Amino acid sequence: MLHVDLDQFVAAVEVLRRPELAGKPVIVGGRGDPTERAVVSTASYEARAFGVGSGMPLRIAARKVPDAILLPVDRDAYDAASAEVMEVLREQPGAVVQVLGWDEAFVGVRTGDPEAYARDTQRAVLDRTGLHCSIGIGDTLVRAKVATGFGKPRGVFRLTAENWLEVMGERPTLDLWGVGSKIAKRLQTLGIDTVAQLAAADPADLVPEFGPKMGPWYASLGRGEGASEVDDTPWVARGHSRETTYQRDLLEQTEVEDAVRDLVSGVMDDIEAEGRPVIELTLKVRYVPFTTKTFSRTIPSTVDRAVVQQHALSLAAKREMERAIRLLGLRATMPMPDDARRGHTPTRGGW
DNA sequence: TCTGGGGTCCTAGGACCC
DNA sequence: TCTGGGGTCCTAGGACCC
Repeated sequence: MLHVDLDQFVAAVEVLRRPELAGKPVIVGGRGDPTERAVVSTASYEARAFGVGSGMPLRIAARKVPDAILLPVDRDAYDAASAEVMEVLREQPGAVVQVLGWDEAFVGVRTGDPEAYARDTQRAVLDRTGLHCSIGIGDTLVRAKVATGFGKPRGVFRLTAENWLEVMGERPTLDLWGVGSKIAKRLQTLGIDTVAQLAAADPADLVPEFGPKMGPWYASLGRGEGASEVDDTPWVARGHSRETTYQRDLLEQTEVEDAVRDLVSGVMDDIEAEGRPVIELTLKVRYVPFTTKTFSRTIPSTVDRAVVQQHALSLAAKREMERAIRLLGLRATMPMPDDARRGHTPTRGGW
């Protein structure tokens, strides 16, 4: 199968509609205002050369690249560009497409020459959308996904059982898809630093540290194993949420209540569009200094905004009243239809 | 006046029930 | 003055991904 990943997607879409930005350090994030609390969504390769990356506070990014062109996030534009790309992928001969996000998808296909197929796909995407992509080829989803990183930018790379350990073996476990900094550290305490060491680990030995599901999962990640079928079942959201970082910290009770009402109204817009009820609410509170707490409750199934608002306000009443609030988030969970289940890898992410 | 916003899944402990 | 065993639900927290 193939894993297709658009190169610097968000920045590339911006350059497409403003060609004069080509070759310049473009940084997209927040409202494009470096004096606000916001972070970088995507930086062009030219900006990355200055050490700017996604997730970095916009203020710091602007300081690192004085000549940067700062642009606001334009979700609608990226949605449209993404839909176009996915359409091209689905039109490729024999392709089964599993969308992972705005700028990523797995493509399942049977072909004797995957490299040629990948090059054809890259060309088709470029011709139709003006966007460049990198493609990983693999015999499992994990290997294809990891392979893409070696193909960037605009390249193709293949990872299979054959060369997995040769290519990945000496790399840190952090390079694996699904291992972040916390898990990498915990693995180190077990004497596991590299992918080869993780691959050699007995899954049972990881159970005490990571639990019955995740322990064996990490062991198989080390070997690059896991699901090998691309699943194009339409994605069904489990929930919807809204989150706001306030430009000024909230202290007053009335400010907090107004903010919660705003979050409810945003979340309920999505819920109503979905046509499924809310069965659980989670309120996230980020205090100053930086600590985050969540409060959740299951509620009787409802689509009534007023009822949801009541529950949300009462969750908010559980916060520490004397502390200033930097961020509030509200998540509404919906019941899942039985046929929407998709049992494959426990890797988290929008699919 | 560092630290977005939208998602998913796993784990663990207590409550509660039989 | 002893305290099983299994199951589900609820809540909180943690981790990861794009």
